[in-house]
Amino acid sequence: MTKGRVTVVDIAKAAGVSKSTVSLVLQGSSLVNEATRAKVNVVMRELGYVYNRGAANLRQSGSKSKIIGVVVNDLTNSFFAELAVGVDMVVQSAGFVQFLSNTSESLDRQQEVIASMREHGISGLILSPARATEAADLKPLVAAGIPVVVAVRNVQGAKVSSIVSDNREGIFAGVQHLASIGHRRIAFLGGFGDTAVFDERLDGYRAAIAACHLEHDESLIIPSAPSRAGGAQAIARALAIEVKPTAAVCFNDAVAFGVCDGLRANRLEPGRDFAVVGFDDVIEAKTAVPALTTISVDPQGMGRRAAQLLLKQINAGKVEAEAIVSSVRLVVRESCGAGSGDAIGRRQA
Amino acid sequence: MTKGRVTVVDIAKAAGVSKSTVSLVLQGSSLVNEATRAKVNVVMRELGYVYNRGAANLRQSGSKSKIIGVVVNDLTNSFFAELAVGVDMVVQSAGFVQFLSNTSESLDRQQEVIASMREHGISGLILSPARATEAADLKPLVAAGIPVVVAVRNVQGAKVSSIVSDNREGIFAGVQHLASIGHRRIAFLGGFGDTAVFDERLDGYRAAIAACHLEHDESLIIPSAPSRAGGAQAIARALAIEVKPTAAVCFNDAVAFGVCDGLRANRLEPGRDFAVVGFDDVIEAKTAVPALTTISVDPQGMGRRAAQLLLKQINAGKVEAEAIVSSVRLVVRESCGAGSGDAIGRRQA
DNA sequence: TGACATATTTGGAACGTTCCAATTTATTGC
DNA sequence: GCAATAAATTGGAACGTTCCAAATATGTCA
Repeated sequence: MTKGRVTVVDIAKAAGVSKSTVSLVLQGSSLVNEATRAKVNVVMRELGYVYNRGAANLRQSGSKSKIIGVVVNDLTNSFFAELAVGVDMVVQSAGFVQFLSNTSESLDRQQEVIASMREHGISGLILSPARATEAADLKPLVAAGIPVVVAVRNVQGAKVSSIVSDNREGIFAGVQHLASIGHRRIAFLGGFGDTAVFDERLDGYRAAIAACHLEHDESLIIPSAPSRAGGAQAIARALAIEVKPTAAVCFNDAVAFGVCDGLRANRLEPGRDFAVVGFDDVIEAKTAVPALTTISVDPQGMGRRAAQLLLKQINAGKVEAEAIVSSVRLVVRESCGAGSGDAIGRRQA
Repeated sequence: MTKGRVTVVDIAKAAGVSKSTVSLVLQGSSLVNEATRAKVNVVMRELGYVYNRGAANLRQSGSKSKIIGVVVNDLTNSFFAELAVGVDMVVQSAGFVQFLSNTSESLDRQQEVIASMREHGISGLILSPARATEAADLKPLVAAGIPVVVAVRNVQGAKVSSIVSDNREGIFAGVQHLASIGHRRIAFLGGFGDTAVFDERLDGYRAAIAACHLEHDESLIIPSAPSRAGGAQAIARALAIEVKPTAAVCFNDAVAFGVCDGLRANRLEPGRDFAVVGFDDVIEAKTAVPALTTISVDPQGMGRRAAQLLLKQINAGKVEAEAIVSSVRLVVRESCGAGSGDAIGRRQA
C-alpha cells in the first residue's frame, strides 16, 4: 500500500531525472531523449502513476480542463440520450471527457448544474435547454468566455451557437407527402404550445396546408403533452370531430406512437385506415409495427455535430456564434400507408 | 472584461480581509463573524467569483473531489438512461456532480473512460459493466481505495459492492403466473447466452418449469439479441416449432415488444392469442398496446440505491463490499391475457 | 487594571502540476 | 581541440485553494 498518491516527483526520483523531465514526457514533448522517455514511462507503469488533471489545469489556468459539460432537459427521452451519446463519441475521441447532467425541465436544476460545472472548470458547454430558458441564464457563461452550444431548442437572443433541426421544413415535407398520396384533411397532433420548436413545426404545417391547397381547419390542430400518452389523448380528440381527418402529422415520434395506440383502441389500423407521420426518427420507429413514417433528425448525428462545433470554438479560442440548422429528411415507412404498397382509405377514416 | 479569473485573494483585497477569512466563509465555517461573512458574500457576488474546485481538492488531496463517475454500457437503452437519471438525482442532491459516460459495450472504451475519470479524481464509481468485464479490470480502482458499485450486471470475483435485480425470482414469478392462468408450454425468448444475467433468468425459468410441472422442452429456449429486432426473430423461430408454445417469458421488455411485433406479423394478437411477459418494466411498457405484463425492476430506483450505497461508502471512508439484490415484482397488464378480462387461447396459438 | 478565556482573524506552507530561464551535455565545423 | 551550436535537462516560481499555528481583538472576572 503506497502512502498517498504517486506524484510526478516520485517518478522523477525513481527514474533518476528531474520532475521537469517527467512533465515533459507526460506532454509528449519532442525535447526529451528517447531513452529517457522510455525509462520514465516504465517507471510510471511500475509505480502505478495516475495523472492529476486538477493540478495540471490549475497551473495552465486557462480553459484547458478537457472537460465538456453536457446538460439535457430529459435524459429519459431516448432522443436526448442519443444526442448525449453522439456528443460523447466526438468529445471522447478528442481526449475530452463529458460531464453529463439531466435537468428534468427544471430551470433551477439547470442553473445549479451549470454553476457546478463552472466550478469544475469546464472548457465548453452543450446545452439542450429546459423550457423557458432565457438568454439571461446564459449570460454569465458567455461573459466568462466559455463556449456554449445550445442544441435542439434555441434560446432567443442568446449570443451563443446553436444547432437545431429544420422543424419547419420537416413538417412541411411530411404534410406534402400525405397530400401527394391523396389526403385532404390532415391533423397536427401533440406538443406544448409554449415552445419555439412547436411554433416552428406548426408553422411548417400551416405553410404546407396553404401550399398544397388542403382543407384548412384550426380545430385540426390539437396540442398535447409530447409523449405517448399525450398522443393517445390527441387522436381521441381528433376522432371526435364531425369531419374526421384521414391523416396526421405528429409533434414527435412518441406522440405518433400514442396516436397509433389510440387508433387501435378505436379499431382503426394505423397505415391502413389512417395515415400517421412522426418526427425525430427514434430507433424504435424502424422496428415498430407498423414501421413509422417520420422525419429523420438523427439525434446522434446532431450530438456529434454539436460537439464538433463546440470543439472548434474551444480550439479557436474565440467565441463566434454560429447557427446551424440541421437538415432533416422524410423517411417513408408503413404508417402512412404508402410504404406497404397497400391502398389506404383516403376519405373518411 | 476582467483579466484572468477572480480569485479568493481578489475578494479578500476588495473586502478588506485576509484570504484565509474568505476561505472560511467559503466553507461556511462558524468561526467567522456574521458581519464579515455578509460583507464577503456581497463582494463575491459583485465580482462574479466562481469557486475553483480543482484548486481546492488539490489541497485537500484526499477523495473530496465531489465527482462521481457513472459508466453505463448502453445509454441508448432507456433502461440504462433511467438508471443514470436515478443516480444523478441522489448524487446531485448530495452536492456531487456526475461524470457520465457510455461504453457501447466496448471493454477498451470502458478502460479509457475509467482511466480518464481517475485522472479527474472521482471519489467513487458506479459501473454498469460492459459484457465480459472481469474482476481484474476493476483491480486498480479498489487498490487505490476508490469505492465502486457495480450495477445491473455483476462481475464475478471483484471485491466491490453490487446491486443487481433478482433475475431468478423475477422470471420464476412470470412463469408461475402464466402457469396459473393455464399455460403449459411456455417459451423463454431472447438474450445472449454469455452473460450472468441471462444465466440467472434462464435458471429462474427452469426452476419454475420444474416447480409448476410444466412441459419441459429445451427447444423452447431461444436466445437472440436483447433487442426488439432480436425478439421478432426469436418468436418467428418459436412459432416454427411443431408443438407451438402458447406463451413466452422474454429476456427483457425490448425483446417482448419485438415478440409482439412478430406475433402480429403472423396474424396473432398478443394478449389474446398468445401471452407475453417482459422484464424491466421500461416506461413504454405501461402505455404500449397491449400494455405489457412484465417484471418491474425500476431502473431509476436502482440507480438511486446504487448512488446511496456509493455515497455511504465514500462517507464511511472504508470500502466494505456489500451485495444488494434488488427485489422485483410482477406487474400484470394486458399482454398476458389476464389483465383485460378476456379469456385467452390456452392451447394451441 | 491585569490575567485569563473566548471569539475572530491571519500569514505562510502546502497540494501536483506546468512553464520559464538557465544550465548542463552532446554534436558539429573547422 | 576549441569555439559555436544544438539537444537535453533542470530548479524554482507560479496556479487558487485549504490548513495550521500563531496573532490579535473582545469579553469576563476578581
